[in-house]
Amino acid sequence: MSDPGPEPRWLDDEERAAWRAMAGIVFGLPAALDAQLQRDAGVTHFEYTVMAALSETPGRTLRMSYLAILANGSLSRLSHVVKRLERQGWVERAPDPSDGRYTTATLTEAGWEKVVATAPGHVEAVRQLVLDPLSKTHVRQMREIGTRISHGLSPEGSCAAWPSPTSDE
Amino acid sequence: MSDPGPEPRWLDDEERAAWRAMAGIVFGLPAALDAQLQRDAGVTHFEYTVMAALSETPGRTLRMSYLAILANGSLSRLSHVVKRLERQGWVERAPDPSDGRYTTATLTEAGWEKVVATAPGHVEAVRQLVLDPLSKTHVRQMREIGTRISHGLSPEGSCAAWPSPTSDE
DNA sequence: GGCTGTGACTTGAAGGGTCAAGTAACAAAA
DNA sequence: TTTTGTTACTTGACCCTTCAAGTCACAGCC
Repeated sequence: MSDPGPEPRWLDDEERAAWRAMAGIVFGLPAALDAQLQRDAGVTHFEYTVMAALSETPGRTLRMSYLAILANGSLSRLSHVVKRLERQGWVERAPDPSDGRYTTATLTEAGWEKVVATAPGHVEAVRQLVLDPLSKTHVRQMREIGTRISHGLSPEGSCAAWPSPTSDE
Repeated sequence: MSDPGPEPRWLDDEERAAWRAMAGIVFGLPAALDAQLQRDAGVTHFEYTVMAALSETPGRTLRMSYLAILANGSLSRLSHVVKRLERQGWVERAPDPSDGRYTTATLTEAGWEKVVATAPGHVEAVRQLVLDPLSKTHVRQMREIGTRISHGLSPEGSCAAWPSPTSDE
């Protein structure tokens, strides 16, 4: 296909074992979390993330473009998803009064209730799948490791997103 | 939607920060790895995993059902994917002589060359995205953390399987 | 005011994944 | 030997995501 190039830096035993373990998470966890949300709430993880982001915003309203960043998805994907959420009556769209190019998405009362009803199960799943198997020390280490790797994935850090008191570092 | 239930065990600051960091990986890394393989080799990560698994087997042949476990996917998914790989001339299927219910998948010479040409770039991507940002200590910790979480995901461990540079070790 | 360029979405088609049936091969009972 | 059941795989329909246009709103220049 292409040239052989310089001798690749193969992984040693320790590295391969570590990557294999991480890969188990990376390719298995999304499916597990989606499964719980689908089963208990009939919602995808991305849909939940979108609604959760709105629910944590004062006024429960955000511009589509910013919401896309928060939810870590493309604008196109968000557009399709919000259309579905709108059909369910959980979200409403409206042009931004201050600039008609923007569209704002607002969580409806029904949407708020959906989030409130869904959140506990989701948090419980995160706890059982991710946190419970780890000691406090592990949790600290995971945070450090996760932060380092995430930084490399999206230079500005996918951290900008994520609603929460970012008290870190 | 449902009953309030017992008070959920919400995440504290440390836990939320750790989960947020991990989520960055879990929802970002697959896309990044797929992107590299798609761009440089026109192949999905799952397709690569399937071919890599075959390439590491003596005889480059495996039964579909075992291959599905190795590649961490459903039999249905594997069936669709192998059909595509067969169309490309990288894999061939044949009924197992010893039991007609089984189907065996065999990596062709062209498939072998595809793996050999693709592996270095993939390993390099894993290195850059996952290993390089970490110290040796972090790598050890990641292995431990990954192992613990993976165990909870699929009891028997998704460990059995794994792609890695064809030739070495 | 009309033109042009850019930004912010929206849309439709194409491709991959999952789920639910369906098929085919074997094994064991009748 | 036929029937029944199980295992292993395949297929088709539907859903979701991506990609490549297309649309609409505004801002700046003439």
